[in-house]
Amino acid sequence: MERITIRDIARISGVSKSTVSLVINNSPKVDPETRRRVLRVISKHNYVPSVAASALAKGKSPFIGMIVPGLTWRMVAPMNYGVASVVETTPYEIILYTSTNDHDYASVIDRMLTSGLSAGVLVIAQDQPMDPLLDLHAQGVPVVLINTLGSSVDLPSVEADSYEGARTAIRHLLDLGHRRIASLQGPMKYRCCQDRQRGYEDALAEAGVTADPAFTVPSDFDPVLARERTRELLDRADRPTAVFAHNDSTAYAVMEAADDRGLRIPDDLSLVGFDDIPSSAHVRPALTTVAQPFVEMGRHAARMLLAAIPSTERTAGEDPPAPIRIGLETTLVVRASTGPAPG
Amino acid sequence: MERITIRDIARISGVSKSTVSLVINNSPKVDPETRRRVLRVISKHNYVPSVAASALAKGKSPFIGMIVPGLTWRMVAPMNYGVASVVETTPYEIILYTSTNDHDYASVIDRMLTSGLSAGVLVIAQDQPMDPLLDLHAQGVPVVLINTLGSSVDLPSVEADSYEGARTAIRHLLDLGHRRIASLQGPMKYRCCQDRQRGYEDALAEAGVTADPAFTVPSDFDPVLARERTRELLDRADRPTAVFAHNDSTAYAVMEAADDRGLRIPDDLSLVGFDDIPSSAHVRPALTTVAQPFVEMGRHAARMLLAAIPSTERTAGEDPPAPIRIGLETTLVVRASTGPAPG
DNA sequence: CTGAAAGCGCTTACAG
DNA sequence: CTGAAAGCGCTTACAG
Repeated sequence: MERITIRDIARISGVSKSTVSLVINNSPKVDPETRRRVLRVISKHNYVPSVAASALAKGKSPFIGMIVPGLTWRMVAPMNYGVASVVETTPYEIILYTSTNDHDYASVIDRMLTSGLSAGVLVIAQDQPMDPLLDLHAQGVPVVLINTLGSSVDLPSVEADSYEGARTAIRHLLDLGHRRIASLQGPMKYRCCQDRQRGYEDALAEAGVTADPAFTVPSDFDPVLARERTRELLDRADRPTAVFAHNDSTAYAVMEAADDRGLRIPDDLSLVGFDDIPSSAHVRPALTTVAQPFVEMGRHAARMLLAAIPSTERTAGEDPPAPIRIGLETTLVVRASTGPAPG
Repeated sequence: MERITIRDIARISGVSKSTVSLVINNSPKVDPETRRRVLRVISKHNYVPSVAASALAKGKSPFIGMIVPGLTWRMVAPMNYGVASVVETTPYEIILYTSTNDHDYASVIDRMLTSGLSAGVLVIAQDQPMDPLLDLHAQGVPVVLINTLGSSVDLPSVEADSYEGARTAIRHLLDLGHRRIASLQGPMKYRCCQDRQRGYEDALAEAGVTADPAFTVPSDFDPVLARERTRELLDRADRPTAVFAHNDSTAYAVMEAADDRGLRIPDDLSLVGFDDIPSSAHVRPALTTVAQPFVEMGRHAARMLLAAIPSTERTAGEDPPAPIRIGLETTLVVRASTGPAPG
């Protein structure tokens, strides 16, 4: 069966290719009656315009590139879900670029540029270099970051409000009577971790609690290191009664460390994480944590990107959105890992 | 900056567009010297052929469609990783079709057909209807399923060897002295669950243990139901000393049910799951489970699909691979949820 | 409101 | 081994 083309539709409906094209592209200057007739023929014959041909003729592609980190990141599923839910309402399709660890991140960008296919790019941030993205952006390709890690980049981005999230988490702990609260940090080069730390400090200060510097423990998101650091922390004579871990996986490490030291959660030690990755509802005890609105982050980012892609539908005068950084609201999910301060 | 085209390259290197095209497509009939010269110009000017134009001219697209279930599925990250790692060695790109729950699955397929973009389709199976895929396949679009759930479909597919996996799991339990072993089933309409059940039964039979029919407990992959069913099971006077859950999330539900009944794992009850989703290493106690080779499944599926796409590189005579079902080997990961039978 | 024509950037027989 | 020409299936001024 031969592919049916615009020429066939034109012939069958008794109009020119131009007219069919105008109908396809929703031009208002087609006579309503003609339009209806053409549409009928189109649907009767199940005609679908060739994407390749129209991309070539129009000089632009209906794709948005999405760069996702290879493995590990538990948040990509919900984010992707959010992105997909808005993209599917548009004529765009998503091209997936997975940055596997083997091949360098830059080569993914390269590949993307090479294909020249993406009208815009969504990147789920990992710990990647920002320069290639800035280049892209400079070349006029809209870029939106989801979950920025790097400190400040001049690229539009959407993430969760880490500062407020942390503040809320600490207040929860304070409300439970805790005063000796530790902060198990993530990599402090990440802006989100800086924000979480600030939230921790401010909440404490607001409550008139002086933070013990020894309770701010430097670590990173590596579970092994986190477990080790927590062990040391718990070995102190004046150990904390609660710890705020900068993300959920690190919180799991705290659970293990507590276990190692024979401490029960939440009876001997309260614990709150950050992220609310799916498994946090299933660990025992279930983790109290600050939930990031992953789905909404995906949605928001997709909308921002779409808005930034110059479209025929948009009035030419409109400016592309400024490179803003959006911080979406988090939710504290109270589960079983936090309880009243002991004693 | 204007896009540089094949015509520019031709002009600069002093050859015709045809020749440049032949060089791009690795035709052997270009003089090596000419080839080198053209290649030099290409790289000097950073020329990249327009994908849209070549797709149009060639009449086929360099895309493979990948359909993934919206949320929830913990295995898609590693599978996607596997797929990406092989696709990135080819000229193909991946178009991501996420079947969000809102919009029906069939519409995703429809959208895919509509774009007419995919030279082949990879689908990470959920509980979706197979008919649209069979249609696709019938229309000559290669389709490969990853992780087939449905019973038998006549589509090539790659999955884990559930039968052997289950058998190994049960043998592990038998070796630990367990005789009263329960099987907490998944939806038995799924072929993989049928296989797991067979593996359970056969391992028992081989060891000369008669399976108590009451120990085969029908359930599905819904945690709430699984927890309820397990509670009932544990309330029996002659309760089992071990349970084999047909997947990891259900195993988590067993943990909760055991907790509800004051039973400790593994002291009072041993537990093994199936899948080895990432969180299983983190639940307490860490779950002993049958690991599916997700990354390898993705790799294998991608290779099968690529092989099934008629390419100019393949000799015309070669037959497309038959619709086989591949079962990749699983690995039993022994962690903390299994121990010697009590008593 | 509609049609004829040129063009988007490649590829592919076909000559030579 | 190389080039001229036609064609892939659309879109877009330009006339009318």
